[in-house]
Amino acid sequence: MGVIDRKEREKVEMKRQILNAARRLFLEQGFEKTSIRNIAEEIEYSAGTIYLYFKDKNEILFALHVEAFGALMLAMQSGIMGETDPFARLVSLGKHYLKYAFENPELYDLMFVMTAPMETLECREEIWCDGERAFNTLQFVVEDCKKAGYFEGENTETISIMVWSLVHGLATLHLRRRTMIFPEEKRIILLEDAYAKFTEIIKCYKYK
Amino acid sequence: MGVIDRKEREKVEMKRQILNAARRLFLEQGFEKTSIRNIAEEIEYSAGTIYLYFKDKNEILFALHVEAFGALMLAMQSGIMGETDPFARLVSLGKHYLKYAFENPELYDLMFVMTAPMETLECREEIWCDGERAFNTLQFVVEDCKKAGYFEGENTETISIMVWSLVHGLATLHLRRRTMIFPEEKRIILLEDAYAKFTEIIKCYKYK
DNA sequence: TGTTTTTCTGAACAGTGTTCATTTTATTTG
DNA sequence: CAAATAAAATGAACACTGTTCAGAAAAACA
Repeated sequence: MGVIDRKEREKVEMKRQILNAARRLFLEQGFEKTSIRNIAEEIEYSAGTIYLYFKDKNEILFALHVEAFGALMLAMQSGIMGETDPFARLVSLGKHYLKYAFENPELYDLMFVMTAPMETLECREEIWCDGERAFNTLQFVVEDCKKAGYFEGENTETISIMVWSLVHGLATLHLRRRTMIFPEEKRIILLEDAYAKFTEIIKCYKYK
Repeated sequence: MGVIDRKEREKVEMKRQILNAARRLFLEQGFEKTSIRNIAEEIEYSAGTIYLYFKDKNEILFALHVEAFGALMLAMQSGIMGETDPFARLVSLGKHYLKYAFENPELYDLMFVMTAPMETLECREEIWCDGERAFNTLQFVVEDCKKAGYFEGENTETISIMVWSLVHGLATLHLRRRTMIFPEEKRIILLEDAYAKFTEIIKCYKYK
């Protein structure tokens, strides 16, 4: 019976269409201002139909969040591959992470700030494996730094959380408009300076 | 005419009542799940009445955000006053900031993550002076550290942004549930360890 | 007291996420 | 091919949301 196979393909195709419309609208007008009815209208179906393919709105957001992690992982990989020295890799990793955050503010928000995707995970009683994978990438790079003599005797997890928190802090202060205490044209520069100084400081720490 | 004086007092009193009810409900059931009608019901007025005292919902959130900054400033002051050594002051300042964030998650969110208060500022074309004051407090402490030989030759603003971003990153990763990749009972400890390691690292930097 | 001003209400508007009986479309069976 | 069954899509309805505003109620003034 090729029919159920085709039906399966059609189901997947429809999900794709919904997600594409959702992504388009979200990036155009933000998450707040995009409703299920908007998405339905975009693909020329009724609002109720969406619920035949996604349990609720959070599940759509979750699917987009997974998608966005794919792009971030690529950005991080290219950050690592661009350098050979372990510490230079760590610096580059953070730079690419920040670049992704600033170039994709809505998606970064979805991945690391909004609670919607986490709520989907919690009610499914699942693990946030996308976040885990990204964090493990960081941990591997920190581990390599240790092998090269940096962070001697330090706990990899602790150092990794420290680095993650710093770049996440820089990103979210800006994305959630808290850098408005600085002149507009200097904001990004100040954040980049802070990151540069941070990496410089933790690099020197190897000499205790 | 004592009447307009009394009317003025009554207006202020009513605003207080609205804010008290709003704060109570927000802390009880979160910002998302608290509506204008809920607040009105709590103080036994109709929903329309709220709009005679506040322009919109954002303005209520903004008022609470200002209030919350009062408490944070007190916490930060007590962090500074508890120590005499400049660097110990910086460490203690960050600790008290984190303590405030973890003990008042909803309020911290309102102050540093939610966009609502910033939207009020933007449409009033005002400056975020609460944020500025808090940041200046940090800058003063960093400046004192410099006078004591730490961060030699470094830019005060850059160092301050770095410190702020780190503690803000630690706070928000946790408050927005991104620490769920770690075992529940270890989360706070991991964050505190990361902060402790960070302060240790930046302390040693004075020896270049 | 009657008139004016202020305060408050409650209905209405346009929107939200979500559900579900009903209709439309597609597939399988006789 | 026609009838019976199964799947998919609809659109009205529900219970909300923030916000506005004409009209009713209360307070102040003359």
